[in-house]
Amino acid sequence: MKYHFNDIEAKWQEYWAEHQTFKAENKSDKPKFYVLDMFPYPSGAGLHVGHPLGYIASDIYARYKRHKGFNVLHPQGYDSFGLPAEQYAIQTGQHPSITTEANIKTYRRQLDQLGFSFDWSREVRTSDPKYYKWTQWVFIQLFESYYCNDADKAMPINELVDAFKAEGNARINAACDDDVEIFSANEWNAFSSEKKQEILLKYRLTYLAEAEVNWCPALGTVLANDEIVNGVSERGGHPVIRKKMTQWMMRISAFAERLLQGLETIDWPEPLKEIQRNWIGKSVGASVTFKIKEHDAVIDVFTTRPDTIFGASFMTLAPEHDLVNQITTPDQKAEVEAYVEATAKRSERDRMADVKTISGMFTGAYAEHPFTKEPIPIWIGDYVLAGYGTGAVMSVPCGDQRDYDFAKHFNIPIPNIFEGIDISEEAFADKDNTIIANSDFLNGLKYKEAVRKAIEELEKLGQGQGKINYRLRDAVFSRQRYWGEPFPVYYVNGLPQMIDEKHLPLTLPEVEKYLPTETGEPPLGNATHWAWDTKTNKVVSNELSHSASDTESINGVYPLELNTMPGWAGSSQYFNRYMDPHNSDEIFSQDAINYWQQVDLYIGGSEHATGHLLYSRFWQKFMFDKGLVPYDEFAKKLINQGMILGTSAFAYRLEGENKFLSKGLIGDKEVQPIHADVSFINSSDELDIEAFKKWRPEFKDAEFVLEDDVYKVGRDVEKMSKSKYNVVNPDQICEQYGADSLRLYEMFLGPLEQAKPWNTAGITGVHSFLKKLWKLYYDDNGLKISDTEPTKENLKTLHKTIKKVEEDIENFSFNTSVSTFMIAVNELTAQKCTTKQILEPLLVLVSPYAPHIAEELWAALGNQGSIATAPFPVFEETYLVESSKNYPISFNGKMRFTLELPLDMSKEDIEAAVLANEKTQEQLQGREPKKVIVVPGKIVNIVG
RNA sequence: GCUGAAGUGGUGGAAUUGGUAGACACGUUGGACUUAAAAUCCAAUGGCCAUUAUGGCCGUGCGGGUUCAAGUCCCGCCUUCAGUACCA
Repeated sequence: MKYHFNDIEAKWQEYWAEHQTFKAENKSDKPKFYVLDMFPYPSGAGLHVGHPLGYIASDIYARYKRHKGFNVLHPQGYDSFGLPAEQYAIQTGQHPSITTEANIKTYRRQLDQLGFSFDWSREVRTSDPKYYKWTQWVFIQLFESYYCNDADKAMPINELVDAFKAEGNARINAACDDDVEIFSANEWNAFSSEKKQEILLKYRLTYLAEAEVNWCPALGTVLANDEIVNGVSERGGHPVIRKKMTQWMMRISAFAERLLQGLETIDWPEPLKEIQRNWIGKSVGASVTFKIKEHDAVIDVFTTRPDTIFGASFMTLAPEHDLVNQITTPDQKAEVEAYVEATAKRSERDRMADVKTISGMFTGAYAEHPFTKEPIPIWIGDYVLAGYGTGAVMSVPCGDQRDYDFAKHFNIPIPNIFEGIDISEEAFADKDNTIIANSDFLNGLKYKEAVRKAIEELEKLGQGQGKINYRLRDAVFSRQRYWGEPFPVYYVNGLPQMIDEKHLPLTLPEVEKYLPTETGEPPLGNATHWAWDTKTNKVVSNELSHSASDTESINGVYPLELNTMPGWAGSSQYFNRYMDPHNSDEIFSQDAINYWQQVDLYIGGSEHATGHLLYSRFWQKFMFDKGLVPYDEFAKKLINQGMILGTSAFAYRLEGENKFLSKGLIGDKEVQPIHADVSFINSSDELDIEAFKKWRPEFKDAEFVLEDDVYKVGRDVEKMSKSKYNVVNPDQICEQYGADSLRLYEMFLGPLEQAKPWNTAGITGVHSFLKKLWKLYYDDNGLKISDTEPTKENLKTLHKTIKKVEEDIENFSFNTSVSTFMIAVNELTAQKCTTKQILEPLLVLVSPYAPHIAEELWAALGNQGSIATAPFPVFEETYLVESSKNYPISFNGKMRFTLELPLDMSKEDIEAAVLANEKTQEQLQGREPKKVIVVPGKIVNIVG
């Protein structure tokens, strides 16, 4: 019988679906294990062979854990809100839900054909109102909370209100906006309701703020910091400018320290933790207040080097700093304004690209040094960033290279405060190897003591204190898009009100156009029915309220929020929702969360380090503070799978001519490489010229210069992408070799965490392994399994395979166990093994990797039901224990010959046996050895 | 610049605590079976020198060191990839 993989795979996929083989129950006598993949965004292009790598790895692990007797939760779903479906809607007018639905169908078909053991009964989609009901719900919970720094956790906002009533806010230690005014209890109680709401908004964990945001004109929306790469948008690469807008924000900065500390408690890859640490960007130092001469205003700065305060010879403000206008003297005004304007015009990208040019302007104003009371000139300069710290620095040119360069450029004095250090060429930034000088009370102190002393003295003056600063900024949570979660928010007199939980979900309205309105409002501004009736608690026609810009209402009908939530909203709690996905009363039941607790293994790409993976940790900590989840980290272990790269092919066109040269003929001629679709290339890198011409009609008359009668292309490894024409479709691979071959090959390609190029040619190796495996069970006459007793060799092969495969899976080195299988099958074939006692457990070992063939042979051996529930074979050491071993005998570290010796001999006996051996004597030629080193079971080395 | 990871045949990659480097696979070459091809099977395959041989020498980015023994440990470099970038 032949190995008909297509039939076998279709048959078992159907069987699993029909029997719900992988459905997980929320209770079990078995221990639980939760294996999670990062759910995909269902794009129109479908899957390529690079996408399922992580899913295959997690599937192997999930199947392995089932064999090991665990109750495994292995769900899958779709992150189905997103830009591409919306862009398509803008172009075609088709509703994004239709596009999304179609794409999901394709994804599901492609995932199913790979034989994953997902529990599809728990599928979630972020764009499903039944799902985003709970995204909206979490948003409301965040709105109803503030962060208490004393308790170091999120607390109900009502408790804050009670505190305000009782004692005002002077002694409240909570995360809040910078511009909160101090008020007493009496003042609070006298405030109008609006005023109270405005104040509370400055404390809530999600809040509205007029903030400088990253506006992307081409996409018509704002972007979060992590959605900008090299100053352009991550999606599409469009320019991004700074703009002030009123936006929903997430007060993630309140959680900065816990997000940092939490990294120590989770088993995530070190590089990824490092990225998050950098992103959070903790620095310890001091805030210092400088008075401004002849002004009431003061400048607050943050510095990590308060010990160098006597070296401060000027101050620098970011050009965008609020004080610039106030303090600039009349005779400097024109120049300062020109400079500010010039800086504002430069895009983020220009500013980043050009960090060497030093520019700045003197404001004419002077600050006063807190200790010496000397005047310090105040400059503005674009090397100071508005977005970090306070947007102002005390410049210490002798201790900071940027300050040094600025001072040199503008001829500002550079006082030296380091004992015995030469600063004539560059600043001295090494804080550990110096003693402070010329610094009054800091003289003679080392870095650490000087910092402490400086802060102490600043505190005495009331002009500073120790401070920890974080780079992590609050996250913008509004997007000016259609295809996202609507905010459950309406506005009364311009102040946001939450829709009551029991009226969720607030579903997306229908709109005619998916573009912004003519007045520049987000796409939801096009909806005719987008107002909230507070009497009926229903969405009603806009006509019943005033226009969206009006804040008054008629008859209790108010305008609804026009922004939608960003992509990461829906992905920040999905892992918990899988535990109880159909619950319509709660986000998840306490029974479900207490049973599954947290993700035991999460597999996905490291590109989400500062996005999804950070935001999810933030939401989880919030949910933990609310008492809704038992752990404040959602994933115990995380693995980043490496990308599978494509191998692009290039045809070379002679510059300016319609003529292509085969790769070997280029020499030093000027050629332009043009991507050729990899499907036109055979395994010898030869191009199918006719197919190429048909595909690119502009070259249909081109001349192709051949070498050895063929046109050879050049190859290069790049990211697998449609635009590079190097995409390999898993559908084709499955059809030609089967899903089991694809699964094995993706694992065989190399270590899971490493990036590696795809090369379809290599798949024949694993495919022929599967055929050999099949032949172990079947020959031309049918099944050839017997009940004979296994031989010693049979048992040895089986048990060393069990040991290796078990170790490999536990260590996630799936690539080496594929080799182990190949060796085992070759050995068993050579041993002519037909014993059921060997071949049956072998199938369980193979089953996580190649589940279809394992099921088929398992059934052929007469087993009922799925192999998925069979126990993993138990490794027994006794079958591997040998009585003798070929010892390598080396002389002076150089291998000479091997000698078979019993393994249970003592060191002394081995030494005596080796020395008595005639080959040894031959080597020694009568000389006495200086030393004999014996490592039992390993090696014998004779030093002469 | 800073941080992190990694350098092993033509290629992807194996090598417990230092203990016979190159497992396994691709590719290549030769052979068998075929009218032929595909498929399958067998053999060879790190380099150099030998071939009367079960032979010799060199080999894990480079230069040193420790050790009877180093891909693995130590010191100093080089290169590549990834992340990050005026963070005060």
